[in-house]
Amino acid sequence: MRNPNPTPAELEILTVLWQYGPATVRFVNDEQNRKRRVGYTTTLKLMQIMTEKKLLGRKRISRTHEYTPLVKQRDMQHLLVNKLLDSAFHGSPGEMVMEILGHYRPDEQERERIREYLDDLENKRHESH
Amino acid sequence: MRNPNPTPAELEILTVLWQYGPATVRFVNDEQNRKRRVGYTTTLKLMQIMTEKKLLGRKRISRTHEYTPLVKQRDMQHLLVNKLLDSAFHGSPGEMVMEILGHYRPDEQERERIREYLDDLENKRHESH
DNA sequence: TTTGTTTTACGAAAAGTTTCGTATATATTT
DNA sequence: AAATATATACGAAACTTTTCGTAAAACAAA
Repeated sequence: MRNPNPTPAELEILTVLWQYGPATVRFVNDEQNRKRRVGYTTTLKLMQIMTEKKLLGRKRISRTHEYTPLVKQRDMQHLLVNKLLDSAFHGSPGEMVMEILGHYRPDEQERERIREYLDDLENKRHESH
Repeated sequence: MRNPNPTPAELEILTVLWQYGPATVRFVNDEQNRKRRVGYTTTLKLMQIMTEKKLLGRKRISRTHEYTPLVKQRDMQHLLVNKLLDSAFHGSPGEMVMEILGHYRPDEQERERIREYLDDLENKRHESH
């Protein structure tokens, strides 16, 4: 299987790596501990599992390991949105967008950005992405 | 705790109840089995747990039980979107909307619906929802 | 080289979720 | 009433995810 869904704890680790780039277990663990208490070996174990799952790659740097995400943040976001779409929005992107817009009430500037984006979609209609 | 997150299996049950209204375990289980094989007692157990968690209410109807969702679909959708927003989009609704629009490329009709919705947001700005 | 520090490997405990077997209760049919 | 069918209660097995203890390895300092 190509991109096995990350668990919540795994997603947390991926988020750190997407934000800061390749890093050691120590760095990721320190970063996590800014928000909540997590043992070092906990993070280590997760990252080892993620390496088996091909969510992370690693390379030895002197005595330690440097881990890199093997999945793009964009792709993972898409995958997660997809999952939520199926499980909670009958697969209707429109419904989901309205739900978000309805609650978060973007300001005029952001609304304009979205309008432009919608216009762009017309033009880019036949391009691949 | 007011609205404990439903697990995926629980969400599946809620979805049936939101769609068809109050129903028995039998009905929900039959409905689930249109998509995948699930034992009757499995559905029963889940619905009992959900009742404890106050996700469902129930009332005796002759010899059986009728279950009702105690959370609104809208509220749950919001809660789940929120969770995804935090865990995968740095809490930025705009980013998430663009991600969805970018991938699902709504047709002109749907784009128009969204534009109208954006316009409405201007007018409804000071109403509560 | 002995002592202490940091990292990794391994395995398993702890916690959470899903599934179902079995027993019991309640009603229906013969 | 006895047999059959359907529903609920209970508990635990099976599975997944998260957490960490312990030991070994790699290195640095004394």
